[in-house]
Amino acid sequence: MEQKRIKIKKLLVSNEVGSEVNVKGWVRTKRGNKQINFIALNDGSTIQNLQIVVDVPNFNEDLLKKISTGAAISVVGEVIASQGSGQSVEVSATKIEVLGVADPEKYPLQPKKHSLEFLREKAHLRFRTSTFSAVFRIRHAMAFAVHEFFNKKGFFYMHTPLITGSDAEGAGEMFRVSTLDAKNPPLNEDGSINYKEDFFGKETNLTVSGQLEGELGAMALGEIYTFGPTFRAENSNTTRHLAEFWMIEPEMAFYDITDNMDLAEEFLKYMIKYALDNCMEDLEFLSKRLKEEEKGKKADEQSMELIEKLKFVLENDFVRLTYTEAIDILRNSQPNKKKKFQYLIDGWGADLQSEHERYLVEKKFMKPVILIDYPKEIKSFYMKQNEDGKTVAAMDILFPGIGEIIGGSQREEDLDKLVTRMKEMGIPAEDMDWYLDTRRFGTATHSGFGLGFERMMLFVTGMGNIRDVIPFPRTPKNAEF
RNA sequence: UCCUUCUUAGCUCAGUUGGUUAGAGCAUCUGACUGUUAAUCAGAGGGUCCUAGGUUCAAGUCCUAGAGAGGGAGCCA
Repeated sequence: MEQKRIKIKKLLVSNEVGSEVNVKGWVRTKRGNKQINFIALNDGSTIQNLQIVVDVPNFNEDLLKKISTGAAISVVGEVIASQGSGQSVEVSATKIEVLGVADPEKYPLQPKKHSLEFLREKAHLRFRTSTFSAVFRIRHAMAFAVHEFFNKKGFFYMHTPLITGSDAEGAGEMFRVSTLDAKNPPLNEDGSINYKEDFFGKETNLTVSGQLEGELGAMALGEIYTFGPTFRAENSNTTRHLAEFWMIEPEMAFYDITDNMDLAEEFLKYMIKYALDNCMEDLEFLSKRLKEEEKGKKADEQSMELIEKLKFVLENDFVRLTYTEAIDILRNSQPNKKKKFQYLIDGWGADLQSEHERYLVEKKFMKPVILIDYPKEIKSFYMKQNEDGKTVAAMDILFPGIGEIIGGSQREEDLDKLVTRMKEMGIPAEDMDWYLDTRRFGTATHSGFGLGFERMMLFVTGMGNIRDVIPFPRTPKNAEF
């Protein structure tokens, strides 16, 4: 078995008919009779299986018995044109080695359809299914596209800390990082925990955002982006929230809110185009899968075909409107007049509920929507205060089926306005001195946004649950594997 | 965290008004078949009916509590 191994993806695209090859992979199915067996072999390089043809009398019976679904095998054989109609080429085996058996009585993945819920419980093995291998190949491609996009634009990839001593960002509940004895922590005289004795000598948490540190980088390097894990200890049980997720946060000096929107739209389209250009086989598989899943649904509940949907978003400008315009549209909308909304729109100032966002994106405009200029009361302290005194230069990008995929803003660069706003919102400015230095020394217009990587994955793959687009999801009450 | 639905074979599910031996398809195993591709055909094995209480002559089925899962909402990315 000295033949050099070839990956199935390469074998299938190159015309190797007549040559001898070695392939290694995992058995998806085996079928046949006493004379001939067919093995569908997958090595993860592509969604396509390679058909191995086994002339049964030439092989040891015990060896063939070990070749069951899930087993790892190495095959040497000749590439031949297929007599069957399911594939153009196949490999006629001359030598088979079983690298690792998979007891069919115990191996959880059967050669049949499994529910996503079941596979979620077998997350360590679900990579071996067509659906999940497709999703995770696309995940790789999307991560690569992020770096390619920003690198081409001259942005610098910046690593912001995962352990943070600042708890002022206010983006959500945080996970505490501590080496103190949970059963017997050192106490202050008033009974509170004495964090001065903790590892870092202060209270520390896992980061909820790299934005504040990212701003420091942008105010020197010009344009930076972060791409890393983010942690939120919110008790959120939905199809679009994770306790540990990956976020992309670009931060740009000298960008105003319009530049910020332009960049975000270009970025999202770049990723979609990258998927269409590089992941077509996997997308086609996911699209077919999605169609089958929706067969039972009513026509108006069915979503647009996956690839068509991606092309549509790519080819159309996002709708841009202000919060105030959105409120007007919603106030005069049919569901509001007929009191179909659970939360009726009656005035300016309230936060939009997801039913309102869905109406705008999925009913009114039928395409992604960028909402800007939100009331300052419902947004973060660091957002640029507009001249009307009521709104801030915030932007949320809403995607069909996903909701908010990007949240961003132009940042408040005026020290006095920022400090005043922090006081109003009860944020301790003295702990944020390092952040405020950017406004003290050489302050300038700057902007940035955060993209939830898994939400983008949901959109691109058409998967319905965020737990199925990250290898090992972390959610309330679940940290398996 | 709230609302809601669910938990029966390895998987997906059925199980009537509470009634005596809990079913199907797929998967697995055995056999048949010279080219299958969701292979086909025949047969076999396989059950803590989520857990703990309770009601009842009798509970998979009804009640209470708990655990877990799905969907929706809130929080957000």
